[in-house]
Amino acid sequence: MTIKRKTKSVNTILSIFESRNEAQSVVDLVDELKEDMNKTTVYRILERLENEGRIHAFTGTSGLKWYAKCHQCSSHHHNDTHPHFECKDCGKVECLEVNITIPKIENRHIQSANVMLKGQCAECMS
Amino acid sequence: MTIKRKTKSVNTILSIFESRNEAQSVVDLVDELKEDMNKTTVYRILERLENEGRIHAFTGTSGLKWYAKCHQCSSHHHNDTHPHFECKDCGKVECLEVNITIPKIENRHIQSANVMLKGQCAECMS
DNA sequence: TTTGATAATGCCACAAAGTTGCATTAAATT
DNA sequence: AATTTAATGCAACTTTGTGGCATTATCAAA
Repeated sequence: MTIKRKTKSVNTILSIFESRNEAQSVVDLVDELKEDMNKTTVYRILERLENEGRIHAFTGTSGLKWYAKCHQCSSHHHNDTHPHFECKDCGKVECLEVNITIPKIENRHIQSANVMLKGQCAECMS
Repeated sequence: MTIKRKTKSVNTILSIFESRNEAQSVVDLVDELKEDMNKTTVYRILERLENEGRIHAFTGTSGLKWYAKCHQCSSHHHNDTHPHFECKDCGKVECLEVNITIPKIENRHIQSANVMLKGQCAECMS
């Protein structure tokens, strides 16, 4: 369930998340790595990295699965309450280091929140 | 793109949204209506009802497509900023008539927000 | 350094969600 | 009743994601 052996494929994927700040969609990763490793391998490595708390997963606006590097996460505590931002022009998706305050809702016990924000990033505004 | 003819299938789907307050996942609708109409028809009717502003779509936590009746929406203005709530025990999904205040983010222009809350509903808490 | 246990991968087949093209059916209009 | 064309059914397909099983490669122990 976690990573026990540092294989070439694991290192390749890890270095992608080290070298980029943006979130990565699984679909794009599979396509980018199709010369290097099998689609199934990509899915499985991402799953194990998530279990270790190295990256975290979320669902994009169109229902696709995305992963991003955890900055404040460990295997014990996943800080998945921060919002994610998608630029509608360039398609870039990022984690926002902002606290969203979830309002108390009558008659319901809220345990987690998934916040996807959509708009324009700095580069696409100018 | 919009509904021009009130067919039996359209009326069936409309009456489902009239008679229930919960959101409906497309997968469940297709299954529930499989004796009455084709899967493709379900998808197309939902799309047209959304274009008319009768219902609105959103993506659930697991990436599936959901629809719910619009209470404050029209074809001109879709009030899709309200959060959606999913009960982790009974699976029910509902619109929350609550205003989420999206914080101003430096260097980004936020245009819309997709908020999925997960927890326990009143019935499952007791 | 070689050997052995098993984690990790590749491959293939499959599943589930959603889409497209086209022939047919059935609303609504005349 | 005839005509127009929106809507549906059907089948084939695409995309995203999963599972089984044989093979490969990592790491530890001899």
